[in-house]
Amino acid sequence: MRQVTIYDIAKEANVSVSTVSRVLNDTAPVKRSTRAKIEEVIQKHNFQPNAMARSLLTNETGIIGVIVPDLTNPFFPEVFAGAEEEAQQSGHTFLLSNTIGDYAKESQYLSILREKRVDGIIFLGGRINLKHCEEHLVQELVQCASVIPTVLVNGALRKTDLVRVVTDESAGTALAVRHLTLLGHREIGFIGGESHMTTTSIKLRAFRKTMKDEGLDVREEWLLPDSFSIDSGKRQMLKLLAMEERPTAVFCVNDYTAIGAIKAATEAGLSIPDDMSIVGFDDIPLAHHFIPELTTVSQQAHELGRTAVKVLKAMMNNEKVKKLTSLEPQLIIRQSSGLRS
Amino acid sequence: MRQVTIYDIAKEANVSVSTVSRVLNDTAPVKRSTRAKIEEVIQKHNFQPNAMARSLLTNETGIIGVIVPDLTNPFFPEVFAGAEEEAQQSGHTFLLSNTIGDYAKESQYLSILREKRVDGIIFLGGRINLKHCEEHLVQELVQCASVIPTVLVNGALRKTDLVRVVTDESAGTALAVRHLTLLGHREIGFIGGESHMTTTSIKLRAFRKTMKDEGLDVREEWLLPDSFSIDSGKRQMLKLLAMEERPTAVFCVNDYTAIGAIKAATEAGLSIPDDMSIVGFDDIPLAHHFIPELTTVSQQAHELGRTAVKVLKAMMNNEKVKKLTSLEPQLIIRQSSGLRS
DNA sequence: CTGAAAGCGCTAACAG
DNA sequence: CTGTTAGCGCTTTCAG
Repeated sequence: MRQVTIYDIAKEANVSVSTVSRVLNDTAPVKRSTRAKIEEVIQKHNFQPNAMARSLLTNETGIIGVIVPDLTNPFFPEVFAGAEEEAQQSGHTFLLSNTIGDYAKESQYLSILREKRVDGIIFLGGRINLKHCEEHLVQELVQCASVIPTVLVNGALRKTDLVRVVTDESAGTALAVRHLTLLGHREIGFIGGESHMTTTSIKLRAFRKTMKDEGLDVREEWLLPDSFSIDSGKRQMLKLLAMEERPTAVFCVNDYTAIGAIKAATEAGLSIPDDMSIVGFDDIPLAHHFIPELTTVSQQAHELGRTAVKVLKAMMNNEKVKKLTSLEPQLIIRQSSGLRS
Repeated sequence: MRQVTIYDIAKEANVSVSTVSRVLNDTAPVKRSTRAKIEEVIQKHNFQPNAMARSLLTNETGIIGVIVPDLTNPFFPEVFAGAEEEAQQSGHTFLLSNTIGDYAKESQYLSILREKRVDGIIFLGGRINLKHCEEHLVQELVQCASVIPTVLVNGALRKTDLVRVVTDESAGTALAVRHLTLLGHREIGFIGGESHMTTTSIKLRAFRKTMKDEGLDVREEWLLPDSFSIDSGKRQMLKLLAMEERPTAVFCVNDYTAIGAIKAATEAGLSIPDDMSIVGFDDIPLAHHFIPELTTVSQQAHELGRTAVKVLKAMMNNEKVKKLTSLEPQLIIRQSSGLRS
């Protein structure tokens, strides 16, 4: 059944469509009685103007496209919630897609976003976390960003100057490592993260640097990247436990791997933090509900989302924005780290 | 800067817009050479047809609106992922919003979805989980569903016959309780859930019935609804622990409350499951990573999402669909439940 | 204050 | 095979 249009309303109210449009958008004065009549008819038919027809004229859709790698990782819903909060005021809505690290899917979705003429794009994960991103993937995104305001969250694209909003993962790592050394740890391992991704290499570099600054040696065999899953945390902890010598503390690239590491260690009969200190990264909601509660570095996911939208809105208004907005991470000390025994 | 349109392409390729449209949609034969020329120009300008203009004609947007209460609860991302999987084939995309139990926000969002002429709506949580939903909220959704194919997931609206896809929570509860009785438990408590929500009352009713069927008494003081958060699980477990007599096993309305309950019990010095068995509901990804791993009832969130979209697509094609599709929950036995000591 | 008319970018008959 | 043309539902001058 055909939906009712502004013409139907106009006819029934005995006015022209322009007048209806005027009361709809409150864009010019309309006589009290006329307006009342029109509003009545609108009410009666429960008329909702067709946003697409309008967008065709205004070139605004009120939609922000969001690309996330995996909503199933609690970090992302948190970012999304922050973004939503900020977008609420301006009435923007989100077109969302999980890309699960599938670059083809990213491309496909990017293309959909362009077709739909979204007002802006927020890009997380995937190609913007790659140490070496293929040129055509780079170009595609650059192309896209030249037409639609785009902000990259916690990532970057080499040799481009796309607008970014990030948390300083380097500083966060330093915070975590220094926390451990302060507790007396001198043998510290590193678990998780895919080595071809920047999140991992940034943390690894910061890890090395901080260790050096603290006058500690980095043991290469204790550097165990893998992936970002709970299972990878388990796997690498098991590897660690099987070694002759093992560290007294471990820094994990995210909370999931930290949880996996704790799990494996606990199952192996260790007590955390008495036998080993473990610190994570992200501060997902669960971190403070896990047993033991996780010492971790907060990325301020919520704030990250808010900020991304804030910056995006500025871009949509053609305001000048900083190429890089950096949020300070925070160390959250809980139960999974303790004095070196 | 103005985006390039089909006219620009037509002019540059020395053809009419209809021909361009034809190659765009492959809707009629076009001479090889002409097609080649047009495709070249399209490539050159990186032209993407404006989806809104098209939608205006076709009355299809390729968008499905999704209303969820809270993506931060891992159950929902899982449903969403399932939905996405199913939607991928048909090229549908999701407009997503968290409503965090705010009915006004639901209304506002519903209205946006209508304006945007989404092809379908998937509604989770909020008003459709209310035992007593205000009439105007009911009507609003019914109204909406009469214009846009809509499916309610894990919920219902009294006195209406909106299409629903649910997991049989009643059966799931019975599964869990019977599992406990099989382990020898005779004193069983019930924790969590807001009592004005149907998810809670359905489970509570099934709990009572199963207990009765098993010939066991329900102790009213051990029935402790509250909310769905980890904290509420903690809170109610604490209450339970403070009692003179306490149950040997507890059924929790979801995994979050179960985790909270375990946490509180563990901190109070109990060992789970040796001192008390605890079973959850949902089987969130974390359930099998928690320590101890959670015995729970799987709602098959992923499948739920898939099915919802499948049904929705059928509706969009004007096929006849069942008013109610019910998925069977599954008992997942892990470590948090054990023989009565 | 109100109406007529043009046009946003595209598709789909209808003619050639 | 290809071009012309009439809308889709709305906003926005431009005249009254």
